Amino acid sequence: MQRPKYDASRYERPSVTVDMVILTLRDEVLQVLLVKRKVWPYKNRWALPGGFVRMKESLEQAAIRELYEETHVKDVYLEQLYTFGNPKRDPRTRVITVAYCALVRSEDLRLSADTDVSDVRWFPVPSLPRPAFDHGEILNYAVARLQNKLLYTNIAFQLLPDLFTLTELQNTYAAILGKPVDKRNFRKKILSSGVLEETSSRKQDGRHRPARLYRFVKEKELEGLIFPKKR
Amino acid sequence: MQRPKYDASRYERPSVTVDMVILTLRDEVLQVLLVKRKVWPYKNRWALPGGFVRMKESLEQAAIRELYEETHVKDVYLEQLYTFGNPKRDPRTRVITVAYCALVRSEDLRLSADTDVSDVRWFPVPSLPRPAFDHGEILNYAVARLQNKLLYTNIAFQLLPDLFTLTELQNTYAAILGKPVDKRNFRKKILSSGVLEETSSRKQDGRHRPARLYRFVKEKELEGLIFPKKR
DNA sequence: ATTGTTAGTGTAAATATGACACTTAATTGC
DNA sequence: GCAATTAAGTGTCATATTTACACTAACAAT
Repeated sequence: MQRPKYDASRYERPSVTVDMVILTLRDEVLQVLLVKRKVWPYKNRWALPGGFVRMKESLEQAAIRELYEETHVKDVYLEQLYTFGNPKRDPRTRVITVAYCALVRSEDLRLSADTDVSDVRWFPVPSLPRPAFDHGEILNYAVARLQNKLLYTNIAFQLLPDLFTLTELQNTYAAILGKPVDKRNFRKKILSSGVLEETSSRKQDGRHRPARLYRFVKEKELEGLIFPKKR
Repeated sequence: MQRPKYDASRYERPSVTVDMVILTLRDEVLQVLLVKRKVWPYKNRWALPGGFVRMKESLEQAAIRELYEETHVKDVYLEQLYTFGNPKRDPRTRVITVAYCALVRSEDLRLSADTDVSDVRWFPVPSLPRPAFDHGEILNYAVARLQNKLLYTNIAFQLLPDLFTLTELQNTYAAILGKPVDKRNFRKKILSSGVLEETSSRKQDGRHRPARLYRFVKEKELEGLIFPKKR
C-alpha cells in the first residue's frame, strides 16, 4: 500500500466522452463522417463526432444519442471499439474517450451539424485529411476491426439495403478489404454459408443482364458467423 | 441541436476506474485473483481488484499500477478488454470502468492486499464465488477473449515459464479451453508453426521418461499469429 | 442481327484439419 | 537385473477447406 491516505489528486476526475466512427458505403467506397471544428484546439480541422457522456446514460446510450444528433439515424449497428486514455490526447484537459463504431446505410441519412462544428461531411476512408486529436488512430483501429470482422461475420449487411445483388455484396467486401475478391470463390462461400436468401426479383439496372436480388436471412443477422462452417 | 446550452448535468462527471482480471495458471488450472471487500457495497464479497484512474496517468499506467499493488509483478502481458459503463453498475455513484486483463506467471508473485480489502486470493475460474458488481460479466468476457486468442496467437507463453515441455503447453491449452486437446495434432500444429525453439535440455521430473524442453522464439512473441499460416 | 456489358457457373490441385494407437525411455519395486 | 509403471514421442489416412482460373448466358442498345 503505497498510496498516501489523503491525496487530493486522487479525487480529480477525468472527463469521459464517446467518439463515433460512423462508416457508410457511398459509391461503393467506404466513407467516414467527420465534423469540422469551429474552435480551439484543432480549429478548422476535421474530427470524429463525439461528446460527453452524461451522468445518467450508459456509454451505448451516449453513442446512440451522438449518432442521432449527427445523422438522424436510429437502430443501426453499433459496437464499442476501444477506450483511449492518453493524458495528453486533448490539450484542454484530461479526456478519456470510449470509441464506438457505427455502420449506417447511406440511403437513410440526413446529416446535421452540431453547434460547435462548422461543417459535416463524408470522406472516403482511403483519402482523408489528417484528423484532429488522436482521431486518425481511432479511425485506423475501426477500419482494421471492420476488415477483420468481415472475414468471419455477417457485418456487411449493415451497410447494404434490404435487397442487393451478389456483385454489390462482393464489391462491398472488396471496398472494405481494399483488395479484389474472386467472384466464383466468393459466391461459393457466401451461398453455401446459408446466410443469404434468394428472392425472385431481379435488379433492372437498365443496360445489362439483370442480377438476382438476395437478402440476408433474418435469423442469421445476429449470430453472425459466416465462414467457419460448423460440422 | 437539441442540447440546452447551459445544462449543469452536462458538467457532472462520471468517475473512471480500471478493473483488473489477473489470470494465472496454478496446478494447471486457470485462476483469477479476487479481493475481498471490507466495506459497503458488496461487503465481504469477492471482487476484481481495481481503482481510480488518476489525473496524470494513462489507462494502461493505471492498470500497471493496480497490478503492481496487488501482485508486485511488472512487465507482464496486459490487454484492454472492454469498458463497462452502465449507470447503475455501482450503487454509490456513476463509475465507468475500463477492464484490463493481465496474464502472469505464478512463480513470480507476491500477493498483497489493498487497504480497503480484507483478503486476496486466487480462485480457479471454473469454481468461483459470485463476484461483486458486474465483475462476473467482466470475468466471463476476459475468459472468452483469452480462449479466442489462444486459437490464433502466442498468448499462452505469457502463462508459462521460459522453458516448458510440450505436454505442459498442451495442458495449458486444455485448461484454458476447458476441453481436451489431441496430443499428436497439437504437436504437429504447434511445431510446424515455428513459434517454438527446441532446447537440448530435458525436464527431469523424477519418476518417468524426461521430456524435451522448449521455449518460445523471441521474435515471434510479439507478432503472435500462430495458426493461420501464411502462404 | 450484332455488339457491349455484366451475370452466372465448375473443376482440379494444394492445404489444413481431425480421428486414431503403438513404441520408447525413463523410474520404481521386487 | 527384471518386470511393471508411467509419461514421452511419433505418422497415416480420410475429409474439408481454400485457391486459382475462363467461358457461356442474358439482357439492352443500336
